[in-house]
Amino acid sequence: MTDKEEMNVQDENSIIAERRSKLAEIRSLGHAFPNNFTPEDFAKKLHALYENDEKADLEQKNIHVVVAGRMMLKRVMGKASFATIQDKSGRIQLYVARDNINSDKNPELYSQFKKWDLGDILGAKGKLFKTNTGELTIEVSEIILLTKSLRPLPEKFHGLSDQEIKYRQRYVDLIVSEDTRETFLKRSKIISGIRDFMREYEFLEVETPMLHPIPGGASARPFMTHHNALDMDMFLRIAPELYLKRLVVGGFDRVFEINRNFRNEGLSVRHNPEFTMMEFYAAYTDYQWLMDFTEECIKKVAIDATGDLKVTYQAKLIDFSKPFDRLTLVEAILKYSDKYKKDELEDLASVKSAIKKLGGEVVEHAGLGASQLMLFEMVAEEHLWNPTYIVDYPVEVSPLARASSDNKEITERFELFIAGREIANGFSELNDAEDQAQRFKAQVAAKEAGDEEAMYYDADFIRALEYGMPPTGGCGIGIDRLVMLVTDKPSIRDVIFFPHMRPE
RNA sequence: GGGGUGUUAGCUCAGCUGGUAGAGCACCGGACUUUUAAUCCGUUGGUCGCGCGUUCGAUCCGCGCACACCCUACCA
Repeated sequence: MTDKEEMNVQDENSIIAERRSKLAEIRSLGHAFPNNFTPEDFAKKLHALYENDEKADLEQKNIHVVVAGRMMLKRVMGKASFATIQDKSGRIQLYVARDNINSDKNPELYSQFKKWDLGDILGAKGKLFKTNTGELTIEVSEIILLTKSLRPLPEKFHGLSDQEIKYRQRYVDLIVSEDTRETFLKRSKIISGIRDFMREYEFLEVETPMLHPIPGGASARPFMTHHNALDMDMFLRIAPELYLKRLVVGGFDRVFEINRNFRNEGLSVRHNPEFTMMEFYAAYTDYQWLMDFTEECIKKVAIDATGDLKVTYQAKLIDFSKPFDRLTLVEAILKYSDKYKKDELEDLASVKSAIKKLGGEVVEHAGLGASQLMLFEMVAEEHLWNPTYIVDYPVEVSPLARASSDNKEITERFELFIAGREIANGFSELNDAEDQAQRFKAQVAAKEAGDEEAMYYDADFIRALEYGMPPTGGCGIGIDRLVMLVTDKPSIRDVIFFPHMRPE
């Protein structure tokens, strides 16, 4: 017996045993899993069309419908019953009376129906009517059990509250939680909205490799795998950046990709080992253009998901309606902490001592920029609640970004923060092949010095740049985190169907 | 990786400063042809996450382990 079979056996209980024996009886009567029933009507639409009709009017209209769905509620009252079924769109009530469904062909149908369980999937045909209390209901004339459910559903009123089961058995969560269904419908709507938006701006949707011979495009630890036929190690991609830029070299001026990245790092409410990112590149633009564009895109997402630019996240308001703030690292530090003077923040030794005072670990070889960044993360980042762009990232932590024309120590780079977390990262791309080669060499040196997240030297990417990449702006947006914000979810696991979990 | 909290019936939850457990829903049997988490009557269901220890006795105390959630670290 395999582990899985063993798990199933341990899982068995009297309720499942009871249902298995019901299924056995159904099998003995003929086809237990018929597949020749097709619904023509759906709960939500029926409610929309007929909810407001008076009882008598509805009766006169004589509307016959065909529905199918999972039985969520059942009230048997002797020779007649009410049942509520749930289809993809919502719920609708059935009125099932013995004398309406039993026939010469099957005089036992109603007594069979009485044995059907919550969770069973059934199909029904009948006429719409209003009950005495005014609920739109189908007076069933034909009913059929399409799929026997062997496992009992969670409690019909409280639903599923065990987070672990919600994540591990998302199918159950989706059956019983309207809120979960709503969240994932919104996620889907957001992503197709983003696609529409990108197409409007003439971006081409592309797909680049998920298996990389050299991991690149971000500072992160990769997952490793092996290609047998080629007998070579490969890496699940940590970012699509270097491939997308190759496409810009090739002449596709505007490209975007919405797909998974994989990073072999810790899990948290904001981190899943595989997460969805949109990266996009636009030739002949720079980081200023990207900030305007990204802002517009994110405002559209807020509208698509909530219908509003003022969004409540974890009981606090996020205001997308105003132009997003733009601050340099130093400005952000000064804004959120009154402990420092501007001059101090321009001095390496005093920035490092400020970090030490806050209990941070000072990195020996870190320059002014990297140290400012560290201080920023310690005192300012979590306070960036409303959308805020932070600009002027140091060259030493931005190996793929174009250096500022005015100051060689900083890059034309921004990160967007909302609700204290990083949502997007973009920059004017470094298109000087010789500079890029130097930066890769510096990364390789850092890797040899023990920085596991430093980048590899990608010779083919340098070769591509040597053919010439036009001046280009590029940006990545963390889709899962964005979805969290506009669906008001505290954990990334709430917006990923099957979040990574330890095996049971 | 470090810290905190949790794990009791299929589900939602009580309970016990140590004497081997209860409710509601679901299930099973019965009554009921307009119910609304239907109602009413009667049942069934648990090695109280796993292991070790302390104890006459552990669901409860201690230690370890597993898994989850939160915080923290790395990062998006």
